[in-house]
Amino acid sequence: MGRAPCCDKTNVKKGPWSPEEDAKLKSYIEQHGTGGNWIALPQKIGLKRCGKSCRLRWLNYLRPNIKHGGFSEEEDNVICSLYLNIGSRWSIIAGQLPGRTDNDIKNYWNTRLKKKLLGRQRKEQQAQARRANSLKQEMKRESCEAFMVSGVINQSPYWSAELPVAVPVMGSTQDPTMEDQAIRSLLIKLGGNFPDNQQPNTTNFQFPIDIISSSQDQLYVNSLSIPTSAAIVNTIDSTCTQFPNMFQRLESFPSELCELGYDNPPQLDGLEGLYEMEMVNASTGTSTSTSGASACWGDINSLVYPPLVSDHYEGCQQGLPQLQDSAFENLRYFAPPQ
DNA sequence: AATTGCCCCAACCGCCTGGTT
DNA sequence: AAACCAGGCGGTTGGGGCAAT
Repeated sequence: MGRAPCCDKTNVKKGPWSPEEDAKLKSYIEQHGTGGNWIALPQKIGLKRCGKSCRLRWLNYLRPNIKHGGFSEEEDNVICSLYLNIGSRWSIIAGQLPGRTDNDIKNYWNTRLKKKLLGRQRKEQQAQARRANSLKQEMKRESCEAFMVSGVINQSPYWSAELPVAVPVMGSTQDPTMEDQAIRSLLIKLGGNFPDNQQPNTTNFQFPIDIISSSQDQLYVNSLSIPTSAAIVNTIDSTCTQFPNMFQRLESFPSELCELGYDNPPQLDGLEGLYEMEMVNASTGTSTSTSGASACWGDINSLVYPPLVSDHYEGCQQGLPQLQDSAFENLRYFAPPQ
């Protein structure tokens, strides 16, 4: 049995709304509210429209304080950040941008932002390819020299933050500094952890991320800080053992990211790391539980900077439970057992 | 000036979820 | 427990506008 239609399809008007229809709908809702029943609304007003259509028109266009167009750089960053963390959950993303509708953000992403990022990504890739090329040549030269001198080819992997990092084999090198480099690189590729007590300045939050400094305990990657290998290497190692699929997950990014040039899994570039940002939390067990009711996702502000959230914005509040579910679904490969 | 192709966005469609009966 | 229903959501599309030729 198919679903009953929400309205009489043969007797409803479709297509663009006329100013008269807008006025009718707006004045009715302003005076009486929606009455909690969109389906019945058009009949009450005398509009030959589907209830869903009325709802959409109100939410996307007639509702007060709606902003159209003119997305700021900060809004771009918020959208990118959230998209990479939670995917195309437009209503939740819209919840972080008061005055913006999910439809607007969706359109903006599909028509402009994606292309903007794609352009930026191409530039980055070209620059990276150039760097990698010159390093490769340098390595070749050095290897030859070393071979000439010692007669032995150095078998140790060459880790460098400058180079894209393939999935590292933990403990494959005896050199702690090299291993440290590898872990650092991996973590950068995997994304970082927003510390609770350190709300970064969003205006510095850019894509792709860049290392700006490091200390013994933390790497600072723009606004992200990441635990260093000394603190985390054992956890990652055991996680790799327990969850062999962990890194495979990196190959199943949304198709959007593939389009953006992230379809070469070993050569991760930062954006996809942000997408998996909470994975690091999961693997370290710092803030994630597998129950789905974690504080980790309880505050969406931890995923996005600056905190543009309006406390009054209902969409945000409504979206959180679903966000949590979705987030934990995405993290199912990574979450360590309780 | 006319045509073509592309871009953008409003609106629709269909599925999913959660509440109610 | 199952069926029904409305609300909500994300993907997709059609058409208007605009730039290029």
